[in-house]
Amino acid sequence: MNFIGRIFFTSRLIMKVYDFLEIEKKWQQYWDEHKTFKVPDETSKPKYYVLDMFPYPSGAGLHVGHPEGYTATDIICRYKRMKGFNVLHPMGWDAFGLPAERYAMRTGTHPRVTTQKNIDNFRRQIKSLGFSYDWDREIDTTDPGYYKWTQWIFLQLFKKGLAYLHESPVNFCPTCRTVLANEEVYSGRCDQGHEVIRKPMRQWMLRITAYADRLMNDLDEVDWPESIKKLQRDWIGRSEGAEVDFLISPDDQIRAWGKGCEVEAWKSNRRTSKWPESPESYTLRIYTTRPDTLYGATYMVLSPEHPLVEKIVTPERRQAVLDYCAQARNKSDLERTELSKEKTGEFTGAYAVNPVNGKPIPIWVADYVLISYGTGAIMAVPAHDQRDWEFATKFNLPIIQVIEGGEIGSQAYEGDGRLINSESPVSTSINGLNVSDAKKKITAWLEEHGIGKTAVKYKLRDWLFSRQRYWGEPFPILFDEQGNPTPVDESELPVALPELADFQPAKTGESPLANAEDWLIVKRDGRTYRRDTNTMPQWAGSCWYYLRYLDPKNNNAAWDPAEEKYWMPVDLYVGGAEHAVLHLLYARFWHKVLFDLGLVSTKEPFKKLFNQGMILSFAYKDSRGAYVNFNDIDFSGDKPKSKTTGEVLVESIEKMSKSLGNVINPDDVVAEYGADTLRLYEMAMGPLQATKPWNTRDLSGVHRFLHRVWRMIIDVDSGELHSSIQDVEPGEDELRLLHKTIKKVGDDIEGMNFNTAISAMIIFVNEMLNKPVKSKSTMEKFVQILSPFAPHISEELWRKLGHTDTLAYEAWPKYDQALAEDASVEVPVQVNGKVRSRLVVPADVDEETLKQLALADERVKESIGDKQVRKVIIAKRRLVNLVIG
RNA sequence: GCCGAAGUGGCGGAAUUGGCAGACGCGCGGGAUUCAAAAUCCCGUUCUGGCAACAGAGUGUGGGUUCGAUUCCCACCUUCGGCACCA
Repeated sequence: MNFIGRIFFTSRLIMKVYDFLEIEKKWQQYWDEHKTFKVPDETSKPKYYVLDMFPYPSGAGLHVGHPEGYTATDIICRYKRMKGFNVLHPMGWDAFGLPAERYAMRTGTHPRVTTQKNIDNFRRQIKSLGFSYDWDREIDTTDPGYYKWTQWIFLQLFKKGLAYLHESPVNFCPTCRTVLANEEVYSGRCDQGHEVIRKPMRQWMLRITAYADRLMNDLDEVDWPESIKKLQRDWIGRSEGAEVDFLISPDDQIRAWGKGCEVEAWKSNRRTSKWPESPESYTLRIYTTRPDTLYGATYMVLSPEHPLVEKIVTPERRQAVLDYCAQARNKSDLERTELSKEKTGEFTGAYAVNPVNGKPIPIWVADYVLISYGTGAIMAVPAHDQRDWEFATKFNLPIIQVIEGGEIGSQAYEGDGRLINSESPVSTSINGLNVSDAKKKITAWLEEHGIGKTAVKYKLRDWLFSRQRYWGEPFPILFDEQGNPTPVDESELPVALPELADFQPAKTGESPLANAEDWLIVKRDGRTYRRDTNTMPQWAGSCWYYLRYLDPKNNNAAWDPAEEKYWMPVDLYVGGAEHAVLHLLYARFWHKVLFDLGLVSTKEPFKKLFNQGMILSFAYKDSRGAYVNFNDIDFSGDKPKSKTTGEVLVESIEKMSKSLGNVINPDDVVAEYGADTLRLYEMAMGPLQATKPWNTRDLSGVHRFLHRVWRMIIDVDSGELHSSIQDVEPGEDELRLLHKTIKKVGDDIEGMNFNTAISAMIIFVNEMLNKPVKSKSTMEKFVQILSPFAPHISEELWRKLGHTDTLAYEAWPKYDQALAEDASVEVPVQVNGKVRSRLVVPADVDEETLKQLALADERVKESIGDKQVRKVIIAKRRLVNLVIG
């Protein structure tokens, strides 16, 4: 270091500039030691429960996306505390999951060890940002003291008949050796990108479909973004239509079952017996949303898995049909999706009789009909359903138009219109009606004759709840020698994960738990049982964690009902939109079950939901299209260049990802700029819900703001309060600015418009910074409103202003509406919509005065010239527009 | 293909019920301070023309409603997110 440099270095030490590293360390320690944010045990104050979606503690550590939502909720919490609320703001870990298990399979390190390490790192990182969590309520889904209660809730589901075993083809990833729910398969691949196949297995299912209606209807009661509600409604996918029975033609019946039933005899029998719960063996039940098109049905389709296929197929078609079904069964989801453009199918040789006109129509089998929806069988109306139209066109099946409109030659017509070709001596006529009336009339006829019934169906399927993994909650279930499930006694909970040395799945395809022999076999009352070797999916722990926070250390119950009554529902839930459907739907489902059991007092768990947007990052590609890591880029010139080749790189905006080399680590940002700057920057970037790019360059803007805040209050030479700050009444300008800022910041926090709140505070500081006299009370109030955003610097300044206690519980400053408005306003005067002059007038000026002032203005007069003023439009305090002509 | 969100300066973004487009920040240009630099401060910064006063254009595109449209209506284009044969 040269002489000059040494002087500079020394002067920096002497100057008391904003030293964020020291300040942040000091206050984080203070909050920790004083347990500043421990929720007080009192119920007299109004409560406010703010929940962050708890993270999966990955090995990669915190991502700048995490603190975005956490900062927003922290601002709200700190604000609400100052507003007199008793605030619950907890944090925890959704810590079961595959990465730790994969790591264990590779290295033999127990997932608990990896998980603990990652949690410690996440906690350190989160704490370094100064969030006001009550750390005494920290939870961890992998803690036996936690998953004991996850298992307990499962037992309640089981006892209520909402959990059942089901053997069916499931989505299986051979690489991960695990089963996936439908919604965990994306275009035929698992989340690791491996191809998923279908495999029959005995699995736990949760009967979420029993709650479909309530999950749909109760969305009306919550304050969620409409787009998220719509996603959930579409996912539940309620549709109204009719089930209709078609008699399989007598010849085909005789072949399949050795007896025949005449159409008219069947119909007459149905008329008296009415609609049966399940159809006779020789009847094909279909579901349709378009019973009005019944006369246009020209063929039937069974899904390849439909049990009737095998029964009705004719000997000459048998080989082809069974081959087709086998092929469909073995197809992975990927193949099914990829081949979806071209329709395939086989004719079974059998016929069904259309109940409304007695005509026989061929029964086909095709994989465009899904076994899991409706009845797994349809009537095909090619004239009015595009999928049926494509199929009929390919296989030369007849197309009968029954609704006027469209161009049936080129595509199906799915719109409304007048019914045609729809009458028959054996039933009723719906000719001439519109679609909706035709539906009503034909459904009434079907119901009267016991042949059909209105029906409601959902896209929502029951929830596949088993995984063949180690690192999850074991099922508290024992199987007897016959394979019947018996619940473990509640007193034996938790069923803890056994210690294992090897985490590879069992050779049978079962989870690694099947290898834990000592654990696996248990004796009860002299009988031998085998434990369930499955574990629960990662969603299980997150389905109820918001309830455990209420009473996290309770060993006798999942939570205390009194705590639940006081705190629930969650007032504000903030997290990423990627959980819009699954997590939120599953948690709502469990919550409703708990509600029915009388264990919670609200129908819905999350009153208000807010989705933060994703933070993207710039990425740089060279001419070959390869991404270049930030570390290898020279940003010093006007264009980014590769450090190695000097080549100018092409910029794009992408998701942050290791492979693109564009990940921002919050630790680096905190070290260079401090937590307060990071918090402020994340909030100043733009609206919370928007997707927006990270730009490290922009950090300096808010960082400089904090430096100015510091210099506004502190004399950097002495480190003490600046001499301009005096114990005096503020002047009018200062008072107006202060009240305006208090109002704006408070309103913006309530509306979650943090970016504009910050901008208002910047304006305040820019205005006040160099004032020779500043009222101490003004400075104190400013520090208070700044504190939710930048709590460390605010606590430090609060102390410098002479206070000895934390400012976290100081009352939020009040504003006077009259002072929050400007005394005079500048009103633009337009002539034919163009601004020609501006008037400075008192804010309460009346319209007539304003009009006269405008007309008297020299520049306005000039613009009007000799033209006539036809109309004067006055928007009070906003504008005057003179229409001339 | 269907559904949803969004298109505003060089960049992130701001704009009450339809009422001054571009707040605030970044970047950039100029200046002060400095032997010099960093930091800091001041001024300017939508585009076009002009020394300037000022004039004209301007919120994805094209229309419409209105005294007045970033805002409301219609059609289209682009980007991002979700779903994907659900009968």
